[in-house]
Formats: sequence, C-alpha cells, structure tokens
Amino acid sequence: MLFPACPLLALGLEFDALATFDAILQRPRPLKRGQALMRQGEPFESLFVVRSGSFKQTVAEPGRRDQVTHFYLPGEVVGLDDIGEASCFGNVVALESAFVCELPFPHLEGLVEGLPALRGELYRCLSREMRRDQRMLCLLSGRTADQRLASFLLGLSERFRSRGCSPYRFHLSMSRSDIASYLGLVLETVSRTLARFQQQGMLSVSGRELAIHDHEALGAVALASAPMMTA
Amino acid sequence: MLFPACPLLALGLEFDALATFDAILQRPRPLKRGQALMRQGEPFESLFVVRSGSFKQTVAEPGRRDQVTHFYLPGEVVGLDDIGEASCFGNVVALESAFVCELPFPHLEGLVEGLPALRGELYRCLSREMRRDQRMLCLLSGRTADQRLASFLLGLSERFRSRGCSPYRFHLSMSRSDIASYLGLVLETVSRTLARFQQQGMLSVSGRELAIHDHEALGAVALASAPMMTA
DNA sequence: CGTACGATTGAGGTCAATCAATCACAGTGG
DNA sequence: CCACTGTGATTGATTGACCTCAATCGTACG
Repeated sequence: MLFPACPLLALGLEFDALATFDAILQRPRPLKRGQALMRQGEPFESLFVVRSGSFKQTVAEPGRRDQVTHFYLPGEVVGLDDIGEASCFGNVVALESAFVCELPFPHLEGLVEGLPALRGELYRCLSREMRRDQRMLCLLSGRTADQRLASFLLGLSERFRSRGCSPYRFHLSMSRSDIASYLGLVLETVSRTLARFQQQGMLSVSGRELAIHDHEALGAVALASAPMMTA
Repeated sequence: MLFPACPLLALGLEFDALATFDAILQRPRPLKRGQALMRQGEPFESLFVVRSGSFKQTVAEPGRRDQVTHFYLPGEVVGLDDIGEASCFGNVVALESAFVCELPFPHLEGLVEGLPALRGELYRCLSREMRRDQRMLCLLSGRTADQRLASFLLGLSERFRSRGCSPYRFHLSMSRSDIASYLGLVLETVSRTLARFQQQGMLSVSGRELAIHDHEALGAVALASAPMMTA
C-alpha cells in the first residue's frame, strides 16, 4: 500500500479497488521551497496528496497582502476546495522541499462511480475540510491572540501525533509571518505571545523548533472561558 | 419544476432525472420561529432545502456563548457540512416562520450514482460552501468592524438579488446579536456601525428593515485598503 | 565578512470590548 | 386604557488588547 497515511485510503477499500486506485496516482513529484503547486485562478485539474514536506495556501485579494488560509502536512489532500469549480481558489506553495502525488480529478471521479467505499471516503474528506474551516472560523471570531496561538499549536501537535510524529517536539515549517496571517494577527504579536508562553514554562521555542512542555496548560489557554466576550 | 431556485437543480438535469429527483424530495414541512431543524450532535440523515423563511446555524462550545456560523435563505441547502459525517455539526434554528423540504441523504446518494450531472451539481454545492467559508475566514481575519459589516450587508444584498428580491431594500431576519456573533463582534459595535453608516448616508435602518442607498460606497468600505495591517 | 531576511523587543496609539444606562416596542394583565 | 414586564436596540464612557512604527538582533548564505 503506497499511502498508509492518506485519508482517502483510511477505510474499507477492497484489495483490487486499491490497485485501481494506485493506478491513477501519478508517481511522486518533487518541489523545492517556494515552488507553487497550484496558482490562484488557474484551471483546476488535480488533487494532490502531500507525501513529504509541507505547504501553505494563500489567497490574494485586491488591495491586501496575501492571506494564508491553510497549511498542509504529509498525508493531507490539497485541492479539495476546488472540486466542482473550474479554477483554483488560492496559491499553494511549498514551505520546504516536498514530494506530492498528483491525483487527476476526472480519473478519481470515474473511479468513485463504481466504488461506494471510496465515494464515502471522498465525502468524509470534504466534510472534514469543511468542519476544519468552520472551527477556524470560530477560532478567528472574537478570540484573543493567546487563544488563537494556543489552539494553533495544539492543532499542529495533534496533526503530528496522528501521523506518528512526536506531538511534543516539532519543527514549524512556516514563518512567524505566515502564522500571523493564518491567525489574523501581526507577526509581532505572534512573537511576543510565543515569548510569553515560553516565559510561563508552557513551551520553548528556538527559531522554528518547538517543544511543548505543558500540553494541559496550553489547552486551558485555548479554551479559556474568554476574558473577551464572556458568556 | 418544483424548486427553480434550488442550487442542486441549477443545470443540466434531463427531464426524467428531474422527475426522479422530485420523487425523493419530501413534501414541504413548516417550522415556527425558534424551532430547530437540526441539533448539534444528533445523527445526520438529511439535507434540507429552504423553501421560505430563514435559518441560522449555531455551534455551542464549552465555556462560550453560542456562535452563529451561517445564515440560510430560501433556495439554500442546509446540512452540506454534515455529509460524510455521522452527526450534525451545529444547531440550525428558524429565524421566522419557514418551510423546508427534506432530502434524505441516502436517497440522494443513490440517485447521484447514475446521474453525473447531479453529482457535478452536488460537488458544486459543496465547493461553493467551502469557498464561502474561506471567504468568511478572510473576512474575520484582521478586518475592521466597518469592513465586516459592509461585506456582510453586500453579501446579503447579493443573495437577495440572485433570488429575485430587491438587493436594495430587505428585511434582516436575524437580530443584531446574531449578526455580531456571525461577524465576531459584539452587538453594540454592530449597532454603532450601522448608525454611523446611516449617518454617512450609505444606508438607512429602522429596526430590521434595511435600505441600501449607496451600494458603491459600501463596497469601498468593504474593500478598503485596510487602515489595519496595511500591506 | 557583509548583506539580507526573519525574529525579537520596545514605545505609543487606536479600535473595539466592556460596563452601564436608557430607550423602544410588544405582549400581558389589571 | 394603561401600567407592567421583558426583550432587543441604542448610546455613552472607559479600558485594554493588539496594531503600528521603529530599532536591534541573530542566523543563514553568498
């Protein structure tokens, strides 16, 4: 099995279905840091499964600096938000050297036709994506910088854990500025908040290396019965 | 044709396909103001097409006041974010007397099997939903109250226009508090901002009746090359 | 070794949340 | 018909979180 971590393969595919599925996956393609995988407005043709490395999705809006809308880690699927559309919603750029597998969408759609299990899996991917966005929406709405950053780090931690990496020590492949854009803050605030978290002993950061010391406390900050807009 | 405004029917269905489609749509069901159409955590079984009236989706989070994540107008589909999941993501509550048609998902899935046009339409609905969320994400991220409210009103205006209602005069079926929650503000700010917009001659509000006078100016506010986090 | 870029740290200003009072309106009951 | 009550909306004053501007620092890379 080529892609043990790929959500599209999580459950239920028969052995021969798997073989058919593998057949339409193109062989891994390498990208260098800064290279674009998709460009905003270009025609949508394929999904991509991240094999290694990581990516950010950004959308450009008239009169504003680019906004980071997603980070993609290995095993995650890029392009789900373009299904059913003619063109790509945003730019997807490699944050470091990376490999991706291309998954031409028309092929996938054809395959889905005869494989209810795969269709279910595709739906599940789509809905997971939607719920992720909705959670993000809640996170950006009236949360303090502390809560946003704590949630972000715990989210990353969880994603690393679920793919077998340490949830306590990991590398931030994105810049402070990327994180800030993603969280709707400015980079100075990210920097300051990280410093404070470190000072409080919840974690330590050195450049882009992060170690979470007090997962518990971080969770408490994230959920904090907000100082802001208290119910 | 029963539902001219339903996005699932926008394009390309053959006549007999339409007939099959109608067959699985349950007859319209009435709801009174405040009644729940879906409840957070309950098993997901059906999509609903809003025939008349309007709804809000809210999600409850531990230690926080409910957060409004969506408003649904006639012709829109409720429950898309639950496809592929076992249970409902949020509560959906009627903002006024309303009618909905139930669309049992297993039936729809079966129907989609043999109808590529319908499947395409379903994908389009899903991706439209995702992009809406992403736009919302951008809106909540580092925009001023003015920009959020202006965008919100223009968005509503556009939705009314696209279903044949006046884009310049319409009724806000949601409370200031709902709007505030949706935009990540407090109700006082919504109230003040509306008052200021009115004072500047861009619109007039009286209770929940809204009239947009200067669509242009409102657009300028929404896109304003932000005073905040200027590029 | 010097340049560049990302990150940190500091000082000051501003927008929106908070707290609080008042108002408008609808429904209820005397 | 008119208090009474409750909910939603408005308006004001204050405060605090976060943005802005600016300087410095560190690390990577040519």
